Amino acid sequence: MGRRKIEMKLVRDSGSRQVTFSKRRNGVFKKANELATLCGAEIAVVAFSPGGKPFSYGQPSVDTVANRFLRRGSAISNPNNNNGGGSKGLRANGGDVIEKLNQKLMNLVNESQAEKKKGEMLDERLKKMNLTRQGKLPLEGLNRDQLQKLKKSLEEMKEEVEESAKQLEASSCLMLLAQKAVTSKDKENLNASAKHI
Amino acid sequence: MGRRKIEMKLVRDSGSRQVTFSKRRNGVFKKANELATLCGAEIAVVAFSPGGKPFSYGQPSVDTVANRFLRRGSAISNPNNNNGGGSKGLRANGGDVIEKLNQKLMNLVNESQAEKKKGEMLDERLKKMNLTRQGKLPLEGLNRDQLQKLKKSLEEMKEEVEESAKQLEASSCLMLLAQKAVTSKDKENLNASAKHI
DNA sequence: AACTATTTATAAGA
DNA sequence: TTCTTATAAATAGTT
Repeated sequence: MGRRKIEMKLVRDSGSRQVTFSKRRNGVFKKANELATLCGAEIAVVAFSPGGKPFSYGQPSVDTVANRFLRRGSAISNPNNNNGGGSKGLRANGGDVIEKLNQKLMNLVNESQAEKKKGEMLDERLKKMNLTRQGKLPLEGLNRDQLQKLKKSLEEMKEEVEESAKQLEASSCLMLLAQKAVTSKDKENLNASAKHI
Repeated sequence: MGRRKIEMKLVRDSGSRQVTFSKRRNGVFKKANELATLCGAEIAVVAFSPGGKPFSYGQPSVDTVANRFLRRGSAISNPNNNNGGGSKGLRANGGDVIEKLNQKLMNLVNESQAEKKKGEMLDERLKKMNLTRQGKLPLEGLNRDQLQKLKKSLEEMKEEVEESAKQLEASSCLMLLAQKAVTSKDKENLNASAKHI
């Protein structure tokens, strides 16, 4: 952007890099502020400069965004559960350390218990999983590890499908060429559909 | 910006507000990514949509940045903008209470470990469901149309998995951010247990 | 989701 | 660091 377009890679010169960081840090903070203002969203940004100094922006504050999780954290792991959006009037006071810890502990306990229940119900949900399924996947009961494995698995399966599609395309093309009797429009259609596989 | 300049205040229409949030959230995340790429900086962004759903971006990860930020200090007494360098150490007191909390934590850690084992057993079950499978998929009998549908299905599933993973990440990030103002030993314990949940 | 007229961000220079 | 300005990028309104 600006006078010249620049390559999106590490800026070589250390001085320029620091300048770029300063300018763009302000840009990110401004964008974050606009997002919060326009949408009534809560947002926190934390960045470390190349020199290792921390900078942060938070609306209403980094601390408040964190506290929101303490109070309503269960709504996060259960997206279905979230009632009205953008609730304001959160207590924005960082004073009572012990109180915070206790709230956090209660939350951990709740999460842990929820996890147990989810585990018990997972069997039923697994049964709903099909390759050609309807509706949403029953992902609510899975932890980070499981999600990661599932994602990897899906990527592998997709690759296999793509490979299969390529081979299919190759055979079709060869067949068509051998027949020497295809309109150009048909070819285009074949190419178009093959690309989507 | 764009077709018209808009007033920098809450967007009235709830639908437009959600659209604006989506667009600008992507904008902020992109800017954050560019800042990290160009400057070798570490950055984390966490935002709640008007609907209350968490979204996050982190380089190298939200957790990494949050931990680094927390180790260096607290922004509790700096409501909005916390400019570089400052490190304020808040201290928890009342050793008796801390001791009790620590015991609770140990219980939680044990519980979490049990849950983790359970999770590993669930992984086994997932394997049996062929979601984390070995060997090839039986694609030989499928035609182009079937392959296309299968691929679309896989892409949808992958997106759902990714979304779920993002929300999980946002959750743990906020948990970590919430740990300000706790002694470092407590922090370590909390981190350990939070990771398992 | 895609388009495009405008506004905004910003790279380079001072 | 701050200002300027030519240009790149983001996005509001529209479809």
